[in-house]
Parts: sequence; C-alpha cells; structure tokens
Amino acid sequence: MMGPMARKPVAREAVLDAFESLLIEEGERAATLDAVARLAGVSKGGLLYHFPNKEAMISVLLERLDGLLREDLGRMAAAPEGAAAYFIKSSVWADTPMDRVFVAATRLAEVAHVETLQRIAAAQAGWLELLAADVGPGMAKAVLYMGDGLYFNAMLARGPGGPLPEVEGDVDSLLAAVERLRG
Amino acid sequence: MMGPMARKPVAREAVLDAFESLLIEEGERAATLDAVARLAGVSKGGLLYHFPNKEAMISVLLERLDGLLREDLGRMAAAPEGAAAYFIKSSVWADTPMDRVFVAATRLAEVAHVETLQRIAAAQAGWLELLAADVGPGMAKAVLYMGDGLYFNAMLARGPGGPLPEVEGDVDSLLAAVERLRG
DNA sequence: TTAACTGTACCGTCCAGACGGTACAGTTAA
DNA sequence: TTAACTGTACCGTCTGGACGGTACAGTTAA
Repeated sequence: MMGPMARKPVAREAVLDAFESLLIEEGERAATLDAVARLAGVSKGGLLYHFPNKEAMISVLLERLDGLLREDLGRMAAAPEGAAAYFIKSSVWADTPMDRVFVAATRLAEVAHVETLQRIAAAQAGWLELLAADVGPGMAKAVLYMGDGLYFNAMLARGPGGPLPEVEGDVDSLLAAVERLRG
Repeated sequence: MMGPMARKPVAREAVLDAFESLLIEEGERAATLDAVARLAGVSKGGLLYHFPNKEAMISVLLERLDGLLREDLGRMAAAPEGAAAYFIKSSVWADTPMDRVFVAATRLAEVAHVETLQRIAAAQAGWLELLAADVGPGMAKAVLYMGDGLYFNAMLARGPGGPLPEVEGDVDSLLAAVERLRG
C-alpha cells in the first residue's frame, strides 16, 4: 500500500495552480519560480521540494492537460448538438479547468516549448478526427480553424489580465457558418 | 542645413532585420540585445546607438508592420479573386516581408506587449471590413477566423526553426468552404 | 519518527542598459 | 591647403538586477 505519509502535500497542488494562473494572466515570462512560490503561498524551498526543477513543473501541468483533454474529447464525441457545434461553443474562453490548462499550455507553446507543442498538435489531431466524423473530411479543417481562430483571437485580444472580449455574437455566426458547411 | 553626414547607418537596418529574424525563428526570449547585435554583425554599443532601448527597436519594427499592412490591405481590396480568397491564400506562411514582420509582431503579442496587441487588433478590424464587403457581414467572421486558425496553427506547428508544415491541401479545402459560405 | 514543509544564504548565468572611448567624414577658417 | 574642429557611427566593457537552482538547518504535524 502507500507509505507513511506524515502530512498531506498541500503545497503541490497549490504550486501547480499558481503556475497555471501566472501563465494565463501574466504570460510565461512572469511565471518565475519565485513568483509561483509567492502566489502559491509556499516558500521557494517548498516548491523545489516537490518539483526539482521548472521542467518537472511543466511536465506535471501537461499531465493535467492530457487528462482534461481526454475528458473533453469524450464529451465532444457524445454531444447531442454534434461534435462541430460543441467544438465551436467550447472554443470560447469559459474559465473551466480545461480552458485554464489549455491556455497555460499555449503560453508555453508560444515560447516554443517542444513537449507542449507536441501535446497541442496531438489535441488538434483528436479534434479534427471527431469533426471529420461529424461534418465530413472535406469541411473538418474549416471548422477546426474557425474554432482555433476564435480561440487565439480571444487570447490575443485580452492580453494580460485584461477583460474578456465580447464573443457571443461571433459564436452564433460561426454556428450558422457550420450549418452551411454541413449542408 | 544638414550637418556633416559621416557614414551611412548600415547597422540600423541590419539590426532591425536581425531582430525580426530572431523573433520569427527563435521566439521573443531569444531576441536579446546581445543576440540581435551578434546576428546583425554589430556591437551591442552600436545597436544601442541607433535604438536607445529595446522598446524603441520594437516601435520601429511596428512602423515597418504598419506600412506593409497598408499595402496588403490595398492588394486585398483589389484582388480579382475576391477579398476572401485572397485572405485565405495569404494566411499561409510565404516568407514575404509582410509575413515576416507579422509573425515577428505575433511573437511580441504573445508576451503581451500592449502596443503590438493594439496594432494587430487594428489589422484584424481592417481585414474584417474587407471580408464583410466580399462575403457579407454574417459570414465575415467565419472567414476571418478560418484564416487566423490556419495562420496560428502553422506558427505553432513549426516551432522554432522547424520546417514549414504542409498546408496546400488545407488552403484548397478552406477555399471550397468559403465558396459554400458565400452561396 | 518522519514526511512535509519554512527560511535564508548563496552561486553561476544572463540580460538590459550605461558609459567611455575610437574612427572618420565633412566643415571651417587661417 | 591644411590644421583644428564637429557630429555621426560605431566598439568593448562594466554594472546592477533577476532568474534558476543548490544547500542546509530548523519547524510542524500526522
């Protein structure tokens, strides 16, 4: 069974959450070890007790991404409104755990972190497959890129800590476009 | 009149080109003053003679972007195949001066550089206007996001110095999608 | 008793920017 | 015509701060 755990490692999750938040709200450059520890309410020594180096912290964050991604693909495949409509709707920032890790990962991808780049490419492939099953292989890329465009634009538009842009109307018009592509 | 013009400022353009290249191929983090100076074949002191600080270097790069953006909007408005088709085709990386500054600017936007964020938002607005005139206001956003998705995916996919991904087929399918949206 | 911490001191490296100098083209005045 | 001078275009070095990471001695709670 499990070894003798003297105390629960509360700092571990707190550090990971803080790292995620900093990536999302301030960008990769701001997500230094000191800043992460401070936001997590943990000493730097405590942080490095759990994650021997920054790379290790990133790895665990990517594992979190993998899990939530898998769940999301499951929901997308089972969505009653169809995979395409689900995908478009889920391409708008909603502050869900899934959105949070994904945006955090995007920040790492932006600075060309190789492992992150690969995970995101894999996610894209997964989405594309389900879209092809829904709207046909010919139009799948169009829908994928629409959603991606929406996503990336929202990320760029808000910048660090800025307000969320208005995208409700955008989603409706994209949904209409998807219907036209399907026809 | 003018004072004595000793020599041509050859370093200035070289520095700007080097800055652009580093942003594109290695990302913002790698585009340090030392790296830029080295790639430009100029001393750090020489670099700082022309650009008093990094911000100034960015400003001049953004001016370069503005000029090329204006030209591109002109070509898009006059494109015989229509603004939408022109936009999709031009959303694929072609290593033109325009593509180069734009990607460089995107790298800065990724690290939340405010002025760059604003310029890119303005560019998006310009494109959207021409797209609305071509395919109608209802479908303009769909086309815009398709192009953006294509663009951002290509950027993410190739990472730093990596090879260009294959997108010829993507462009064709997006072009077909645009026709369906127009109908 | 032991895992899970805190806190501080420290190291090597990297970075933006400051600074003092150098080379030289053109201008001016004796 | 030429020596003295001016402004431009650089070069090379240094500094102060931040960052990733190490080391380790002490504290707390199950």
